[in-house]
Amino acid sequence: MSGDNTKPSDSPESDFTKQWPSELSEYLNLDDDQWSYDDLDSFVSGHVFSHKTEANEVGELGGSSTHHEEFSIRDDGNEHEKKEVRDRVAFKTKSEIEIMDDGFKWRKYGKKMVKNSPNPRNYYRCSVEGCSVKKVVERDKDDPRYVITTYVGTHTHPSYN
DNA sequence: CGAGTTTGACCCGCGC
DNA sequence: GCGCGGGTCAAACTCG
Ligand SMILES: [Zn+2]
Repeated sequence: MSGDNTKPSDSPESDFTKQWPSELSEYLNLDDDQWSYDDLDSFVSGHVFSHKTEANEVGELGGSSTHHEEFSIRDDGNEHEKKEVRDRVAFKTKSEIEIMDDGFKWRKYGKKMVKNSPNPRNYYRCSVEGCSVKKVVERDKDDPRYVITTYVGTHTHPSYN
């Protein structure tokens, strides 16, 4: 335990900032299920949201988050938690790669082709047990150079950043 | 060896 | 009642 690998300023924490170009990140408007792409363009043009997020990743980035708190514990013999207790946060980031790490470990669990779009949709899930946060990454159909990342759920564990 | 990733198949809800 | 779509899980493979 003596100093054998002491790294004073070589921590990976700096990676976090350099991985997410704030100037290249934009705010995406998520309205239940319908987003106005045209309107969105105008929004991101001069509309930045100062929303507080559950995670410390967004920082000054803006994000549309929809929090639905609904708890209906039904012990009738059916454990089908389908309530909208998942917060959906959509982000539009300008990047050619979508495998950026946001401080959490994600495990891909599905890839699907989006109809009317030549780009596939990737489904990711938090690797932490007990954490059922989902992440969906998809390329913009109108702007392939942009990537839309949608976070669903809330982490039940502290980020390993 | 383990975890993560890959692709296909399966499942369920909803629409008509 | 059946079909379709979207979404999810699982097995297998790969990489470190
Ligand atoms: Zn998590």
